[in-house]
Amino acid sequence: MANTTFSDQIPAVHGGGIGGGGGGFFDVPQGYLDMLAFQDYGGVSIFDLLQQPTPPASLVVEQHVAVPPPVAAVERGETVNTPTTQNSSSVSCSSNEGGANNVDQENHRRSDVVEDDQEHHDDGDDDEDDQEKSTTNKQLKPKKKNPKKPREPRFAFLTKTDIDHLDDGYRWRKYGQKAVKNSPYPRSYHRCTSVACGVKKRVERSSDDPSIVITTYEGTHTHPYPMTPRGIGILPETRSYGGFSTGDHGGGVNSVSSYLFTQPYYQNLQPQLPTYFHNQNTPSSSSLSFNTTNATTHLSSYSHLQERRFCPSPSSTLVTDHGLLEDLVPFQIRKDDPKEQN
DNA sequence: CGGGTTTGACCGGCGC
DNA sequence: GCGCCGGTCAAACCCG
Repeated sequence: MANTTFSDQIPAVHGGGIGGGGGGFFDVPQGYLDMLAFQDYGGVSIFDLLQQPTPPASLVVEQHVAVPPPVAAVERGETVNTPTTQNSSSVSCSSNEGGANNVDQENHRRSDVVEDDQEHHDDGDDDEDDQEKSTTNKQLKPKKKNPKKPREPRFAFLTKTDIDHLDDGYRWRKYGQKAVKNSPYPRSYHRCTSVACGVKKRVERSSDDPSIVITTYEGTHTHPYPMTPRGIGILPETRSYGGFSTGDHGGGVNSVSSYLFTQPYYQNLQPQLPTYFHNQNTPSSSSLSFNTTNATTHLSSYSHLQERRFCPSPSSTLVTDHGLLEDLVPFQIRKDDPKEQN
């Protein structure tokens, strides 16, 4: 139905739900965890969308699904309006807008990862760039190896929380912060601290609804799990993404906010949460799943998510996802999914 | 001392 | 061409 209008005008964004009081994008009840997963290939980003007073016509809620309340909120004892029908939230994503493009991006990322790695360990390794840097005294930055970088797939998650930095189990190093135009809240830039892992993360608050934190991931982790002993230590045996490790320095106990992918907590909180699964309308579509009905989470990490869910082969996606869908998604919801209808 | 944050400057893309 | 703006760098600083 209307769900199919996504890819036409806003190729990168699918669904989403900002409940936010009065005039959020979608009719997500206030107080719920609102999450949006999307992918941005350089088109419209969620940040762009958030600037708009009203949602684009093509940006529609595809599904309202049950998503557990932010762990952080629960931990803080916040009142999360958990209706009998579970939290209503929108979670969806698109994976590929074009296979070729994706290949490009992947190729680019490969080199980019190396570049990042070198950057992190330069001051001696990257002779060329280093010399150039030192001689020019920062007047000339290292040449970009790829003049035109295609953007890495991005996945953004909107979370209603007071905590600025939601911990996801990975260790991040903040490398920058910028004021965002038309927003009183700054945007912080983070990199995965793992060697050779070029995954980036941006964190900012929605200017429309300050209670919403927008976390945008870019890239794919090159390591399977959080590398930090802290993270490992608290990782549940399921491949849950996160836990309560404090990836960020300063996050500390306050960032008990593994709002995402903390499957065990979800299970504890809402053991019967339905799972949302959505196939996008592109051939190589992908899905974002919240499987709380068994010990396996498909969001063990977004890197896994990307590898296993967001970037599968078209056929495998359909097959696999459908299978999971059958297990996890209420029939009514699936019925509404255009993908399933096609 | 190592690792992370802060923050001002720089760079490049893009729109006008 | 110019200016704006997002993204990044890197020195200084902070903290355990």
